[in-house]
Amino acid sequence: MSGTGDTTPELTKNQALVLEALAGAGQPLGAYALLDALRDHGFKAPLQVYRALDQLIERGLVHRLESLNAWTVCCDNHHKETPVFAICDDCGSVTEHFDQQLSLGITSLSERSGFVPDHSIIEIHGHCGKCGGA
Amino acid sequence: MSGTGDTTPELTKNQALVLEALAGAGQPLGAYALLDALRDHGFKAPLQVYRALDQLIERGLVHRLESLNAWTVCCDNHHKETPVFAICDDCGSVTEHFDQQLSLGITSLSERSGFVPDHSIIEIHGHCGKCGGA
DNA sequence: GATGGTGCTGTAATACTATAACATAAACTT
DNA sequence: AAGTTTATGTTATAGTATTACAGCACCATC
Repeated sequence: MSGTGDTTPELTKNQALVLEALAGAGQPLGAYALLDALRDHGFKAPLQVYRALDQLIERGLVHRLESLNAWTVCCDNHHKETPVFAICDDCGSVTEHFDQQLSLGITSLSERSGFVPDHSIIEIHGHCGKCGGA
Repeated sequence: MSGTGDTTPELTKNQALVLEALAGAGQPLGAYALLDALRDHGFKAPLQVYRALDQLIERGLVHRLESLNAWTVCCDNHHKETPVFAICDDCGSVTEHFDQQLSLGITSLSERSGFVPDHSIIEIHGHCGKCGGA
């Protein structure tokens, strides 16, 4: 197995379960929603979820949506670039984007103000195409 | 009173107290920190704080920092523009900025993806000039 | 093959953050 | 004065996240 310079070990059982549950949901889930979804698989305490999420985030497989207290799978092959989320306040759908103008904006603003950025949060609330401008 | 086309009524007592406490702190405060700070003024329950914060946010006098679960006074005369926060993960200092490139980036990305933005959250975590690149 | 280190897991308890529900009071309208 | 709206007070509860401690598995090395 591996052998191609793969530096990422397998996911642990709990991490795999959480990732799978998130991917299957098709929308962001809160920690306690994940816990409920995984009770059948033996999950009993919030900490099991939080610990798995911590690892998954560290690997870039999962993102946290700060304004929703929820988590979602990374849409793509774990960029290091800053993800941008468009969150529909009507239907709850969330889409992930990567945008060079925004990434450059972060870099530029940081440089100008003598700040060293580590990671950034960009979340746009509004209405998706389906839900219209209402 | 007023008479200059002023559409904003006075702040209520609780709103004024919360705003004053936030302004005096010089850094973002959580709701329960505000509650503690205002016990001398008769505050007894979290709801008193949350209600005041809701109104202050609606007027643009206060912003919520989603990634800190904290609130801070708006640095300037209540822009309608999206505020950008630089948050030092070392010393906890937070600075507020307004950046046209980032604002345009939000607009542009939204248009391209058929999304109608309402309000956006931009929070940059990292290290401030004082705390260095460490 | 025993010893100790590291990391994942389980469990219980607790801390932190935010809202619901209901009652009271003040301010303004008619 | 009666009705409406808005702010307030208070209690209870819901929702989110972490601390603390114990057990177990894996792997290294002696």
